[in-house]
Amino acid sequence: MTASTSKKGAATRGQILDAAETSVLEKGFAATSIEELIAVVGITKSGFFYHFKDKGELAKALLIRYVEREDALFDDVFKRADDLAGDPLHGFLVGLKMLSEMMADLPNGHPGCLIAAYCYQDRLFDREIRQLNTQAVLSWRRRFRARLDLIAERYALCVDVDLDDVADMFSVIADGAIVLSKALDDKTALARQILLYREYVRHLFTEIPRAPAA
Amino acid sequence: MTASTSKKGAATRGQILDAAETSVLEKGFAATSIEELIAVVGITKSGFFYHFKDKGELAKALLIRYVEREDALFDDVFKRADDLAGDPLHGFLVGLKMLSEMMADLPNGHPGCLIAAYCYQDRLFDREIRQLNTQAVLSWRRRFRARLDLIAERYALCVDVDLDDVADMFSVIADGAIVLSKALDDKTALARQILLYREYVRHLFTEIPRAPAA
DNA sequence: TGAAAAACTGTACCTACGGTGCAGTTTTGC
DNA sequence: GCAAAACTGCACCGTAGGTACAGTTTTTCA
Repeated sequence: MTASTSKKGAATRGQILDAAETSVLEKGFAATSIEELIAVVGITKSGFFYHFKDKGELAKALLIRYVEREDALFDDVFKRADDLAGDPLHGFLVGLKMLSEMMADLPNGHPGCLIAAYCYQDRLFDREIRQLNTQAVLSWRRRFRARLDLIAERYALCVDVDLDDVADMFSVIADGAIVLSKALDDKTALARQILLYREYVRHLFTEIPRAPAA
Repeated sequence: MTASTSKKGAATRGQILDAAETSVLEKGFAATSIEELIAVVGITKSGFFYHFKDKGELAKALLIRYVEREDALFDDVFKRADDLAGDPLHGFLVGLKMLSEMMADLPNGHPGCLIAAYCYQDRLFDREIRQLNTQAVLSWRRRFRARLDLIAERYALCVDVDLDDVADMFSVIADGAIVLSKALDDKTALARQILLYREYVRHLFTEIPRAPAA
């Protein structure tokens, strides 16, 4: 799409996106003024419209970048966790622990989830952006569901639950805990809630272990 | 404050708040224009400013009304649940089931949580509104914590968890599931996630029931 | 190194909206 | 029927998104 071909162009575009993401998560999309963004980045209005044909293009680029980064983060964390574990359940639990620690280490707390922000302003966006939002959440469901299925091959579920719901629950906990941490101004809430989810997953699968794994 | 003394005044004020709440949950506060609200209600701009001295007063009134209604809902549901149950754990589980069913019965799904919406736009609001937000979340923590303490008098916790975290987890699940249901356009997600929380609470307390009180 | 492409700047202008102020009018409750 | 409450009407300001387009500087690459 609007692929900046030069290094400088890409850098400026990135700066605009950085400023926009911060502002959108603090004030919402509508209150994020282009004038404010160009002041932060140090360009003119014309410069902004060179990179994004309108505010909608900015919103779309913001979301795409956000989802790509989150996906890369999950890929990285669970790959590292599996290298440490071997067993799918153990690997998942280690990955959740790592995520929790990463969230605890954010000096200013989690800046917010763009998906959640967009959901609460979805009438501002066109169908394409809303579909991107939906697809992102579905891709996380599939990611976690695949992992839960792997676990379920070796461990019996001790409660009758829908694994899609358990997979979704990670997104639910993450988004909800971000709201909690913002409302209470408590940077530790997200990390702790992820650990509760971790405990829940452990409980679901460890009650009746089928195979003799440590 | 801006207490409407006549019935008509209170009705108009309520209509403004209704329209504003719908719009804020769909588009965000900044994108909710006063012009749009007065068009829906059928008054003039002067009429609006008779009821609210500025947009900030509207935001505050909106939040206060929302929190009062949620509190009243929780009071009602858990009172009815306790009348059916007797035991604090059983009462809590019945109440969660009732909440889940109420959420499942909303024809258009849950319209959204104003607390969460405000969190994602908190730079738009003054300190007073942000404090109201914080206090609302804390009051729900206290409400659920008190219930969990009651339960813990009769049942042993089978996992070492902080009961404040478990109390917060309800708000977390609710807010997160509302985001999920909006993102997926799935009206049933909230009800199902509340049931997962219910299962988790049951698991926390039913593993090692204690015979007499300590 | 030089020309083309990319990355901007500057200016001018339009519309919508939040917000203010205030004088005048209708409606409601007692 | 009278005072207070609940509005209407109008005029005006500043900010912001957005459009259009011509001109200028910087970067890339052959």
